[in-house]
Amino acid sequence: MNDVKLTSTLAFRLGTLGAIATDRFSARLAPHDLKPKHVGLLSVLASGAAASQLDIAKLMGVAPSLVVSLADHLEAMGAVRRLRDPADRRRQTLTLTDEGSALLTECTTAACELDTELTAGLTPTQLDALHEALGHLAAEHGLPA
Amino acid sequence: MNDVKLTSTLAFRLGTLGAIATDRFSARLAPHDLKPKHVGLLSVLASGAAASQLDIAKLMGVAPSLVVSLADHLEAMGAVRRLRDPADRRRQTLTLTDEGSALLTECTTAACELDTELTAGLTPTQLDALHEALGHLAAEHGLPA
DNA sequence: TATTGTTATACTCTATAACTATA
DNA sequence: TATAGTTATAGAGTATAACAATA
Repeated sequence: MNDVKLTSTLAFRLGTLGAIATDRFSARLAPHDLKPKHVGLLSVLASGAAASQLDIAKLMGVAPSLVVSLADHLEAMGAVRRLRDPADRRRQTLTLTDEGSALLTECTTAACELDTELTAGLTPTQLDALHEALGHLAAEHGLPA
Repeated sequence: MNDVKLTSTLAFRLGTLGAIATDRFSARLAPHDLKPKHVGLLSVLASGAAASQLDIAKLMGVAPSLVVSLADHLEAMGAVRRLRDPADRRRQTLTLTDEGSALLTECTTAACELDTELTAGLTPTQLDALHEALGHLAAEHGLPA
C-alpha cells in the first residue's frame, strides 16, 4: 500500500512554492511596471545569449508573438532598443539600454531580497543545499545559469 | 558592485522549475481528465482538513467560485459526492468516493514518477537535502504537510 | 442581515493563425 | 517559397460581482 502524500512530493512542492515565489516576485516588480517575463527578457539580453526576437523566443520557451509585446513594453519604457540588422533587414536586434541595465539590477536586487524573505527559516546549511540542488536541476532542464 | 545573476536567485529558479513541474504534472494528469487543482482538492478531502466548499477555498487560496467548478467536474466523474449539511442547509459537504480515493492514489503515483524523472541527475544526498529544504519552506508558507 | 454556494461576467496570460516585409 | 516580425484572434484559467437559498 502506498501512503505517500501528494503534498509531500517534489512535483507538488516545487509547483506550489514556485507559484508563491512568482506571485511575490510579481508584486515586487509591479512598482517598476514589469512582470517576471519582462525581466527574464532583460536577463537574456544581458547574458548575450540571444538578440533576435525569434532566438529570444526559443530560448525563453515562449511564442514569438509574446516577445513582440514584451519588447514593445520594454522599448516604450526605454529599457531596450530595437535595431534592424543591416545584413538581414527582417531581423530586429534587441539591445539593453543603460536604463534597461539599471532596471535589471534593481529587479535582481528585489529577487535577492525576496530570497532572504522566503528562506528566513532555513539554516545556512539547508540554504546552501537548496541552492546546490536547484542549480543542478536548472542546469539539467536547460535553464540559464 | 552587484554581479549576482537574476537567473541564479532562488526566486527565479523556484518560479521556473515550479512552472516546469506543474506543466509536466498536468501532462501526466491529462489522461485522467484532471488538472493539478482538481487533485489538490482531492488531497484536501483525503486529509480531512476541510469539507465545506468555502473552507476548501480558503485552504487552497482560491476563489469559492473556482471550488464550485472543480467540484462540479469531480462530482460528474464520480470522484466526490456533495452532501447538504443537515445542521446548516447552506453548506455543501464534499466527501471522497472510493473512486476518488483510487484516483488520488493514481495521481500521487504519477507525481512520484515525475519526481524520479525530474531529479534523476541528483545524488541521493542532494535529493534528501532538497526534500528537507522544500519541506521546511512548505511548512513555513502554510502549505500542507 | 449575514453567510454559503452558484452563476454571470470580465480580466490576464499566452498561444495560434493570418499577414507584411524581406530574403 | 521561406523566414522574421507583427497583428488579430481565441482559449485557458481564474477572479470579481451579482444572485439565490438558508440562517
